Amino acid sequence: MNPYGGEMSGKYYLEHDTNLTLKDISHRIRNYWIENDIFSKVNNQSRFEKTFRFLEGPPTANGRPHVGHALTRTVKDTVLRYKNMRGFYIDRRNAGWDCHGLPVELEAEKHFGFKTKKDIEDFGIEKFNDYCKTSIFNYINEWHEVDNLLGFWIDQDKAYITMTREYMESEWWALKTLFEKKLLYKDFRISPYCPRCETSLSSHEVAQGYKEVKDPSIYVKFKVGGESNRYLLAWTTTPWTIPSNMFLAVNERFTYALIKVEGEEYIIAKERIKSVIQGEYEIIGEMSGKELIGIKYERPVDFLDISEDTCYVVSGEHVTLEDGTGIVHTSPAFGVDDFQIGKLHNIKILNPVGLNGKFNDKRLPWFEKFVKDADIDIIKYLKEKKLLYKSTKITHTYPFCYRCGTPLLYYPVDAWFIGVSNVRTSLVNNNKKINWIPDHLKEGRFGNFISEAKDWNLSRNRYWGNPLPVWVCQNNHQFCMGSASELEKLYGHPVEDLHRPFIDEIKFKCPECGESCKREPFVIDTWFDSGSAPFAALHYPFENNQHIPVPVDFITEGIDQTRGWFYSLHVISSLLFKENAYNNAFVVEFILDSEGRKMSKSKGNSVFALDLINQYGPDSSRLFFFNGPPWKPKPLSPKIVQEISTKTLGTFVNLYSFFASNANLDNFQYKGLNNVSNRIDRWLVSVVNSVGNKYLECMDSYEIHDALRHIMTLIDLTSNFYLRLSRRRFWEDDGSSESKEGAYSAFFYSLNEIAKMLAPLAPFTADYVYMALNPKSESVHFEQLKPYSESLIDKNLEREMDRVKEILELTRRARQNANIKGRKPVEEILIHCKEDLSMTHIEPIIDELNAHDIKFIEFNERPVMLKASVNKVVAAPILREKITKFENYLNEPDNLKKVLAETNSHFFEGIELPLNSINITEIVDDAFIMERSEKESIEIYVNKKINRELELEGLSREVIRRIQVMRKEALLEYNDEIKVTYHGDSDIEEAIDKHKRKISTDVQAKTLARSNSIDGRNWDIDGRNVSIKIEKC
RNA sequence: GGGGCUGUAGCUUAGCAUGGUGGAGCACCCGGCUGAUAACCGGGAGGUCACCGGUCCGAAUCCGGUCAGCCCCA
Repeated sequence: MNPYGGEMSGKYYLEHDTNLTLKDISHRIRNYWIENDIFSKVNNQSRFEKTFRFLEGPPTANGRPHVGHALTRTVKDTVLRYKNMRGFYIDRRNAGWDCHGLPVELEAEKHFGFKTKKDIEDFGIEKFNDYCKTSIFNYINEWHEVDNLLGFWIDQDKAYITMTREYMESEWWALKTLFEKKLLYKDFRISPYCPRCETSLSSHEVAQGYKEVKDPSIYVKFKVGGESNRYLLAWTTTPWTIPSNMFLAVNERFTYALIKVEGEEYIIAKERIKSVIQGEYEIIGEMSGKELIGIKYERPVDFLDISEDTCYVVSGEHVTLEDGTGIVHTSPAFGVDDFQIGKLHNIKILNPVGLNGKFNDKRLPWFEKFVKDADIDIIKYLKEKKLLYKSTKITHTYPFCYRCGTPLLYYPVDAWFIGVSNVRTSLVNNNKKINWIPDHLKEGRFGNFISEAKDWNLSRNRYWGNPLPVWVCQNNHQFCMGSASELEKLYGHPVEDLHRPFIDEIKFKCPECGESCKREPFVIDTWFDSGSAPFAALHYPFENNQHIPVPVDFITEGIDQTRGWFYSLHVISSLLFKENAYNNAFVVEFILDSEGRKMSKSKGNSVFALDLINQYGPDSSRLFFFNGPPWKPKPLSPKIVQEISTKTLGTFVNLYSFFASNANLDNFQYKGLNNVSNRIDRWLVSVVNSVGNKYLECMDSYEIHDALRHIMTLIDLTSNFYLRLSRRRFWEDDGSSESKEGAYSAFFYSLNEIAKMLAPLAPFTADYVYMALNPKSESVHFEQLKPYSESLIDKNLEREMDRVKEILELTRRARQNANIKGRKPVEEILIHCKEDLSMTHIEPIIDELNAHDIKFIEFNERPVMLKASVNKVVAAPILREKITKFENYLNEPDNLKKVLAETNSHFFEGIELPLNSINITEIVDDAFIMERSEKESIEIYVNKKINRELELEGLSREVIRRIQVMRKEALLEYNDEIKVTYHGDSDIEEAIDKHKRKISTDVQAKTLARSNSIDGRNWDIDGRNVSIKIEKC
């Protein structure tokens, strides 16, 4: 017995308190769930035979959850609840928290006011990491609260945490596996590097930080050796690299020109002259790129010593004609191509920039200046030395550190890489097994990305992360630890904490040469942490190693994770297990602010998850996310949240409320679909089943928003068609009738199924109604969603009801055009319909039509007159003076009939006339007003003559309605009896008199008496006055 | 420079794979109904289906191009 069945109050169905808001309902249901441990009971039902494997993408709880998090959590929860209802046990339904990484360190730096790595080291790595460790859970309570309020059923007690020893150890296992396959290796390379965080970044981190910026664009003159007036013209956007220039690169295939400009001679690619040179110039020579190679030149900035074999023109395939001069300034320390050239020519690289991004050579005038800030000084310096041809600005995109916003430098560093580029084919093949939602990501964004995957720079020169478990001796013997015990064995002591700085202390004798082995001083990219979740969360392979932990069935995250988590999962799983990490990837877009702008901290337009849920309640928020596909960006609009909530949840609860109050009065209790023989009841059952199957289809293919639309359709049809036409049947007096039971059970059935379909999407409201409908049920979330029964679907009946609906609508329209209220009965309505319809079919709408007589008529029975008029343009030239006579002829009904029967041509006094010489029109009989539906081929004719009898009947219904309003205002119960006294104009008194019995029954009046006392309420009914008084008996 | 997505009424959207007179809801105006009542029904107004071109008897839908917005890559 649940607390929402009505028996507590002595009634079988809970009487819904209309003052209760949706938010109140969610509070009550939530408490009930928690008190009765419903979540764990639901997910551990013995009936489950199948398993659905989930994996939670771990957030870092050092910030507040915002609406985007609410969105993904809603998607997760909806899918998992649905799978439960479809008979699946959900495996790995536990939370996860991402702990390490630069973002956490940055928060910590901010907290302590640190600016550099030196600050951290002076402070102490241990203390610093301690702070990181606690700060990552700063907002954990708010995350828990959001999950709890939103109804996200996930096991928080068994959350995986990426900084635990077990988790980190599993990653070590993975790294060792890769190391042994030579897929983890060390290299000295130019890497994107953040001089503020003093660490290099991986390509997918760099990808997140491109910004459009204005940078200097300068053309520098490099004096050709031994010439006084001849220069090689090179272009660069990084003036700060000029002091470390070592070569100039040209493309051998291009043609270069020697030109004379204002008395000086420049060498430049011929094709680039027009774009670069302003004003007059003269071409005085031409040469190929090949001929330039080897030409010595003088450095424009020469404060620094440089190895001998430099400062000449070299060949470079990377040189293009798209911009610049076709001659590329080359500084091997600061560019990938430049570095290659340096390597090729085997020189010692000149690098005057420290790891903090500042010049570190005292001989430079810009010593200790941040390189980007030195740009302007260097330009000035070149200008003074007259070595600058031109200086402008260029707008282009440049990578910045995605966390701290500092411009990245391309910088030569030692780094450890994962050889992703070697396994592209396997990445592509495994991607084929993934169902992407939406599907364009498969071949589009994600597919493109993996097909050109670069090696993954795994190492970070930072503190708070899983340390790279590689030890190296001075003879470069490398050892990668695959477990903590492996390390302990070599070390000879237990290792308590795998984090820095403790691990840095550990040294051991090289097993190969006996020298001391030291750990490589890196921590690993935190994306490797989260990407390892499929196995590391299980402490695989140390535990849970009966089968490989991939693929999981379902993950979902935001679009920004395409290059993040979706990618790292895919890469790691492909490398380690040769499998895809996940079978279904559901990718959602961002929630925008109400004006459609991206939410961001800096704009201050972010909405936090709590704000949304507290304002609208969980179910309304959840439905909002499925208003349209979640993979389209959505502005967060209060109006839309409200709209979808009232239309769906409001109407649904309202339907229940109506059901319960009437069912209780009639002592109805649902015992299966009994006596459902009435057309409209059968129709409702049929619609529930047809829509139900569409719903299942959509949910199965993750088209959750379409599933929601189907639910809304069902709610709308139940409310605005079924109930509107059926409610009188629930009020009829003979509560025992079979028809009434049929109505109740069909109605119950619809509500019950809607509750089930709604359960994954709006779990609180659905459970409230479901438990109220089924006092013995513990929760809707135990229920099963099975394919709906074809035998209960009657497509013909559904189509027929469409036409019946059309008839009703046409009648209403006709009444309006004739200015006859719906409450006023009409004499007759004639219906002409091409389809086979009869009185039995329109049974459900007969009351609503409100006519004394309703007839179906054939085509030729329609109350229309055909009128023919002469089309004079055609007929006059043929008939000439007989035209008037012909017109008169047509006015005779008998003649007209004859003429209309002619199918090929017309004849008049022996003259043949083409068919189009007569225009035929239909004129509706004056007594009727006609409406026609083209779609259903229906015409209806409403007799608009109102006689006194109809008039009085109409008035009596007006009186009934007035009395009902008064009953309601007096807060009377449905079955309270009343005494009515009235006094009014003679028409009204006559109407009441004549329809006394009907009025008394409808308003539950024991007496209905005329009285001259005027202390009643005065009403104006179409200009007539009446005063009515009611008293409770 | 390359790629992806989106563009339908003031707003939220359906229709588009398979071409056949663009449907809803909200908001607005008029009328009606109502013992479900912050709901509902009928009507009205509101659309060069982003633009241009092509295929076709016929294009919101298919093809090509353009523009705008968002995102990604380099």
